[in-house]
Amino acid sequence: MPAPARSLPDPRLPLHARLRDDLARRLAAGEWPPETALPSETALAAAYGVAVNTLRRAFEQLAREGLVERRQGRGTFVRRPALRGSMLRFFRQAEREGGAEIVPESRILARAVAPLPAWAAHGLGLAPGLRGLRLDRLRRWAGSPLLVEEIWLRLPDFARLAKRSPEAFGALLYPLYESECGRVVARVEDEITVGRADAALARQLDIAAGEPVVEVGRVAFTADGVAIEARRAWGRADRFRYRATAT
Amino acid sequence: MPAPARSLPDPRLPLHARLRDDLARRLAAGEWPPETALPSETALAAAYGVAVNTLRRAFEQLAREGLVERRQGRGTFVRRPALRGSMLRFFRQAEREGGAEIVPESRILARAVAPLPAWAAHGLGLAPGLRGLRLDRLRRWAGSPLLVEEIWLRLPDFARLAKRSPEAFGALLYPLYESECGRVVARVEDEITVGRADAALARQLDIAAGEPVVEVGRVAFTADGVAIEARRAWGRADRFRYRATAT
DNA sequence: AAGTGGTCTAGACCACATT
DNA sequence: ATGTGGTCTAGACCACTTT
Repeated sequence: MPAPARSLPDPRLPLHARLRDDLARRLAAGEWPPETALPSETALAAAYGVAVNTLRRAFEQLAREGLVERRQGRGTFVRRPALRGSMLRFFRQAEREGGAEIVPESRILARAVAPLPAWAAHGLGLAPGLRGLRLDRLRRWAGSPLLVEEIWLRLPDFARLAKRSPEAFGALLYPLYESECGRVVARVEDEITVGRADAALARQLDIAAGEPVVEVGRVAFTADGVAIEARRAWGRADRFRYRATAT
Repeated sequence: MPAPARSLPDPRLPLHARLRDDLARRLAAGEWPPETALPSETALAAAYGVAVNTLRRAFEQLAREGLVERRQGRGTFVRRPALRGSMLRFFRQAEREGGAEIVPESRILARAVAPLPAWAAHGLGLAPGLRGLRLDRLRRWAGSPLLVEEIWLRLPDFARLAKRSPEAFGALLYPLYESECGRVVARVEDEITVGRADAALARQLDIAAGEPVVEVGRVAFTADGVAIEARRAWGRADRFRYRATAT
């Protein structure tokens, strides 16, 4: 077997796993734009100097992970890793209407660089007392408040967001993380509990104090497992709905 | 290739898919007890008259689905399809303590054969007005009420449960479905919402009327996609906690 | 030493999509 | 007609486990 055309990590791993890792790296580096076809199996296998079936195993793994999509007779295509982890999936109003995804309006209420609270430091895996970027956000739906969020971001990764005009944040944060700071959220972990609104939260959500609210605690990770965002979100409990399937 | 040793379904499917289906059928039929090793790759491949690699694809699929577990150097073992869909996964008190799973005590409060309510008929995919078996159940944890459940089962599948002594139901229903009625729950779909306790529910849960409660609506399916159970469960909202991961 | 699953190769043929 | 991915085969060698 001729020497591989590219350096591959950890030679103890099976060849197909190393191929998968290297292809994932090249995909993450943007070597092939989304929705375009990768080189064919035979071409890539020849470039790496491996058997076609070995490269196929790597492709199959990437397809299972959702990074690429295989289409018989056409090619293997890059998939944009559409995260199905929107905070809105927990609330009825945020669902499709007539097929299109509806995104509520967002407003940044406050922004500050400040010491991380204990829960955020813990979520980010940082020492308490280190500084982070705090965003307070209100999301509305058809004019009425839907979600209040307190978001803490790792610094200095997100330093550019500390300077950007709060009006120019747009409705969605994760695309902004990617375009402004080069950080792509690949996985989120959410923990849902039910509580009651105190006076301040009730005022923001336009409900009576003491009404039940759903709290979602979140930590968001990049593909290499680094926690970049810790978040707490509160929404009206009567708007909450979540569907779970277990096997 | 010699004729397969066993009849395989739908010849249009790829061979490895037909092998997977046939092996899944034999597993479901209990041909090999759980925790025992299946015949080796080479033996099974020879019995089916296919190449080892083709049989491997079927095994890999079954392993991904959790029906079998492959152990290098030892064999391929039957896994009991441990459903990770307990209603208790939504409530904190139901978690492990010192490593062991703790199951709350259960009591059947009422049982009746009666016309299905609309929501249960819809969940079971049956015409409203057909009769089902209703179970009302209370689950307690450390002496205090945790969950109230209204369960509707398809008839005549579960007719034997209409005669069994309510004291002899035990703490878990799904194993009973299997042992008494031959129905194995393979998948559940849950929908979680938040409401408030009316007087009757509050009394059963030992909380004040108007306190927030979490309602879980469930439909349970067998491996072949037949809905056999529709359920509504109510628990104290302050005991609710659910962790979700999205990618 | 023998048996198991895991990896890798090489090649034939098929199904699908585009030119 | 050509190129793509999908299936299937046959066999070599490796790593792990048990005897």
